[in-house]
Amino acid sequence: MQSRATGAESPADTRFRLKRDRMLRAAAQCFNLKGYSGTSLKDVADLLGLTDAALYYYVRNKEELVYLCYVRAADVGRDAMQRAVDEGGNGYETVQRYLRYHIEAMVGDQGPIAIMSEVPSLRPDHREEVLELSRKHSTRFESMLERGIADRSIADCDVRMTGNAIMGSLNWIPKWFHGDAAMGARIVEEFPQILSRGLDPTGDRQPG
Amino acid sequence: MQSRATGAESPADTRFRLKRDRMLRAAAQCFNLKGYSGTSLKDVADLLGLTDAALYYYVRNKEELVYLCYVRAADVGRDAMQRAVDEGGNGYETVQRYLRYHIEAMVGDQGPIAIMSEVPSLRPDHREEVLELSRKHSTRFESMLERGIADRSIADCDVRMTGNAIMGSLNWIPKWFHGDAAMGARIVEEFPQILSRGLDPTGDRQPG
DNA sequence: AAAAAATTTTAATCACGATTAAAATAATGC
DNA sequence: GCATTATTTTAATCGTGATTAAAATTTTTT
Repeated sequence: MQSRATGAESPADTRFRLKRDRMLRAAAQCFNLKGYSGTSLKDVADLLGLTDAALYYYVRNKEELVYLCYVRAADVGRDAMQRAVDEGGNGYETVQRYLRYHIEAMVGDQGPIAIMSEVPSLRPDHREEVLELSRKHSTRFESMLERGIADRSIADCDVRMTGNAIMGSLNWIPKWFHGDAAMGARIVEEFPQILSRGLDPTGDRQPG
Repeated sequence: MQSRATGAESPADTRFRLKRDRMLRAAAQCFNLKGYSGTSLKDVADLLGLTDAALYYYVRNKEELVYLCYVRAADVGRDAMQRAVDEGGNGYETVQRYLRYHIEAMVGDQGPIAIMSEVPSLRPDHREEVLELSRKHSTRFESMLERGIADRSIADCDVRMTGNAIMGSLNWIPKWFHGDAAMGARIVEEFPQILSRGLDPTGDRQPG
């Protein structure tokens, strides 16, 4: 199938999309747990109770599988940020809410999010697209910081470096979090505070 | 050659060790820049003006090359921490100094440090060793935080999560820093502050 | 229930980079 | 300068896991 050209989505298309999404989460889990070179398509297929060849019904090849994992990771981050912005508040509040939403998504039901370790070996066009999404996300985050500095809710700082620092923490989470629910709750509880605490201009902000 | 059994090191041994070290830095650069699956042994060899087969004079195989890169990364972190501890001071000061030393090493003349993306696909014994080194480093860092909490130089916090957050930032640096000297200086300047600012119990610590 | 479409499997092939062995060259020690 | 050892290259082979094509099965539609 894979029609996707008309406006509405057929039930078959829906099933296809859903199953492919399960596939992407399985792939992300494998990549994060076993590393990229350590996961064969058979590993991913096993997790789904399928045969490796069956995956080719959903993706053109392994490169596309990785690419789709990364686009998905970027989408999750973008959605979290959008939600946080939509809900208003000052810069600091928005940043902290974004962090909470993004982390909740990563450790929660959005399933494992793939670490972007292998962007450089994507096909040039895919690579450019993923890099563009990453850049855009970083830039938006830096804007949030700038807004907070302007409205005095965030201490003056090098937004580029601060952004890199916070994003690094975030991006590294899937390296050590592997689905333990109690740990997940702890991360959601602690991380947004930890990451935003250094932004506080007054030094006595309460946990939010 | 590769004798290594007697006490002293022959000049040949020294040359060997030095050249292998250059090889590890070249490999780290490739891995960080092109991803693991994206770098062939030829890529590493090209960077050294050698042929791929020549690398086998220095390492048994690609797996060992990666393993050695990771051991080297761990060594650099351990040394930075040791230096910081040796120089004394309270918990906060020690943490901040460690961060500065580690970052200086990463962006400076210790050349590129490999991101530990492919630990899971190492040989079981190598993997265990590298994981053990990582765990030990994390534990030591958490101890530094605890010491700071005890001596009141660091605000009370979940040391496990805080450690993960800071280490994540650190570990992610090679993902976006690729040797630009000005950027390197900026990282050294900003990161130790950014990462430790949230630890400050008073909220008015001066940049160190 | 038959026909059509969607999904999965079986059974190969294939491609690519890792690896090896032998030969060639370069460096070192006497 | 000669012998020895260290280093690198050339020229293959080799293995593994990705990929493909065709067949089989399952699901949906009518």
